[in-house]
Amino acid sequence: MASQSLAQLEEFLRSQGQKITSRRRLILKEILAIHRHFTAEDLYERIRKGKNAPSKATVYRMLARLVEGKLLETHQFGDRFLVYEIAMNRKHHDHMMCVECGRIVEFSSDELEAIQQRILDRHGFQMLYHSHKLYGLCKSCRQPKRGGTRKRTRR
Amino acid sequence: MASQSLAQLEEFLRSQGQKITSRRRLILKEILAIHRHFTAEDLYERIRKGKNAPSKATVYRMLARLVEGKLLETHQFGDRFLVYEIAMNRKHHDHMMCVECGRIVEFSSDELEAIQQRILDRHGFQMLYHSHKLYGLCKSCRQPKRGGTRKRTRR
DNA sequence: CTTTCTGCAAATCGTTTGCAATTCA
DNA sequence: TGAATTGCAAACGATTTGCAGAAAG
Repeated sequence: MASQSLAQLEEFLRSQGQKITSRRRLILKEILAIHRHFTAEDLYERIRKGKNAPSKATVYRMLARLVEGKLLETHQFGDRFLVYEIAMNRKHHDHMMCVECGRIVEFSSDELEAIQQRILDRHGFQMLYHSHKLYGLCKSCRQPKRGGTRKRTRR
Repeated sequence: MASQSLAQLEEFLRSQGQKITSRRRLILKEILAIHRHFTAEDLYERIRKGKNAPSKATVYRMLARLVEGKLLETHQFGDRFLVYEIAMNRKHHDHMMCVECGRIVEFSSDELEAIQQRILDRHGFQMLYHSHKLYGLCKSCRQPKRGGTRKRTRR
């Protein structure tokens, strides 16, 4: 399954006349290994130590390509918190994020989308994309008792 | 009404032991005169010419204070498009933005909020705030014929 | 007078880019 | 070979901040 995805990613590069280099393979493999939302920095940190590790610039360049090709998607949380996630073979969903521990949970609702569409129609708007984000405290961080997954305190 | 709002803004500053200076009065008046969403840059451009015009740093500092005091609210559109709007005496609403002309339209729906709440409950999430933004083409920019309000091409 | 403001220029910070050297096909 | 990729360091761009002088209460 993961190797299938890897093949898909490499196929994308080839189809664009792009080359598959050792750094790129490292990046692609790591993206598939993360299994959750990640920042460019997260990704870079995970591979920087290894041999032939790509520079941060290369990581950013590869991510940009994959986003263009719709293999990845980006989501902006807050003002300076851009996360990536794998988009291929996935259907649309939105996100809620815990402001305490940074956990990101996905959700989707046809009902929600339907109402949203009705609103768009009412305004004569043709939607191209949207962003629906809920911020708050996740189940474990709501517990008053010590022991929440508190980790993130960005800003 | 506008002068009432101005009084309200000044009262906020006083209540915090802050001073009312000529630059601040200029900023506050201009904010009330805009009557729509604006960026820090927009605001600065509108007052920079005048006498005793505040510097950009002062504009940013004043905006930050007003946001802290919940007299203003900020909304992030895309990755680098932070807009402010007056929050006092207003109720919650969300936004759709035309990617062609930059026009921002407000909307709100109790139905939408209700479904959203159900989703939160299902996940044990306690929401603190949210952001729901629809991006697309507004009625006039959808017209294939020339004459749309095309102006914005940021990025 | 003491506290809060202000302008300026420098600092941030995540991300992007120019360019010369390197690698892949 | 020749186009595409890479690393480096410099550029970006909106926003923030340190600091010394200016103004408000």
